[in-house]
Amino acid sequence: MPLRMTNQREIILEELKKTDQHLNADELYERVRLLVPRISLATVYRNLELLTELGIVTKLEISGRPKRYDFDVGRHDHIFCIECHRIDNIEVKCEEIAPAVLIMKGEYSITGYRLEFVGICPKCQGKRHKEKK
Amino acid sequence: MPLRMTNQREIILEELKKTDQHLNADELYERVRLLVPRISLATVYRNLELLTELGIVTKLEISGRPKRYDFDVGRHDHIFCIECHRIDNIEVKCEEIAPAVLIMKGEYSITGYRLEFVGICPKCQGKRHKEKK
DNA sequence: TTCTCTGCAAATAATTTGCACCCAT
DNA sequence: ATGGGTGCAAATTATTTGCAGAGAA
Repeated sequence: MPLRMTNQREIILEELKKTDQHLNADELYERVRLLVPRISLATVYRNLELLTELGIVTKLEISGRPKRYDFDVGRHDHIFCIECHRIDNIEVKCEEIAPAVLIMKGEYSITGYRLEFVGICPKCQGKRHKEKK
Repeated sequence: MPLRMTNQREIILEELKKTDQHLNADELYERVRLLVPRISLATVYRNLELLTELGIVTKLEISGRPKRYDFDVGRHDHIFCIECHRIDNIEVKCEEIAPAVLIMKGEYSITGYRLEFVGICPKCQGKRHKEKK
């Protein structure tokens, strides 16, 4: 009898849906805690993992940093600001990437790809100017 | 007076150069230990970090897994086998990716990108067949 | 000699897990 | 009532750091 909709699970989903940011487990925990004070971080982790497996949310693994979660499960890629660490969604068409695969050596059968851009977001570009770095 | 070429640093570099695999700190530690038995894992970590900063090796951060290091510092991307976790280098031409950036919303200034393919390597494709999975 | 580097142990950070109780179905 | 879910604490995994001594330059 799988998947019970518990109060904590519902709130976790709601809070993730509510924001346009890509929260990590701890940030989400802090938000959910305001509504369910006795919830534990482990529950947040377990639910995010489960919801990811079920394809209800997307796990976003920016290398070397805590995993982040996205309510948007559609195929899309990300861009990461090296200054403030914010992450935004970007759209990259599959057809744009496909030809690149052809250059690949070996006979891998491709099941997916992850394209991550790194850059400086508009807000941080402004700051840089001001600071005269 | 920067960068002393210590015995441990030299061996670490040599062992990394010697292999075509992308070793993580621990795997490299095990190999180096055969030659420098008293070396500590912390030394391996510190050297890999330093060598990365100096641009002598490349750090490869496949999300959610221990960092791996590559003696090849040239611009290249990777493909990761979801079965056996091996990683191979691939070549993707910048020009193939560039157009994709144009679709990006927002005004980020791009400083780099990471393209990771995920798939099943030739060896594992064979295994899958045999196992009749 | 002078500092960087090292080994060791302890600390951190992110995440996972064991266990007994709880509660959605 | 049943078995999936939870809170809590402890365990794990990957990595970093403080410190005193070692050894390249």
